[in-house]
Amino acid sequence: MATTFQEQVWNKLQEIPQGKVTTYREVARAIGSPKAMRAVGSACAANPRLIAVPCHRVIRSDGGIGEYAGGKQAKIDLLTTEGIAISEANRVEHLSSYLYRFR
DNA sequence: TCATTGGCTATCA
DNA sequence: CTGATAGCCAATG
Repeated sequence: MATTFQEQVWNKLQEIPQGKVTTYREVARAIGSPKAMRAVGSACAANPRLIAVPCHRVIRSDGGIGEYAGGKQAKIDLLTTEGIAISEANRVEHLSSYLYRFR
């Protein structure tokens, strides 16, 4: 069941342009709850369709990949396909260059 | 309605 | 690096 909070999260994620990424923290801040990054993660995990929302473009604020409903390996593969460089330690390289900031 | 649990996290010791 | 704590939402009893 989709709640308002969930819809806000998904709406924000769909704003992320291809080839860019954002963090759970930024999303949380964008929806008005800077401390709800954990809830954001739960929201993505409960999306109606795995392909309905680009949750693979959301990473942890420390540069880590984090978890993914379809498997973190798939997340890494998707990001790589979109042009994001991932190191062997599951970390995003040059995060500052790829980071998308909400307005 | 309230209490408890758990999660694709963040931050600090 | 590990462990503990914090803060938010959803599901369950």
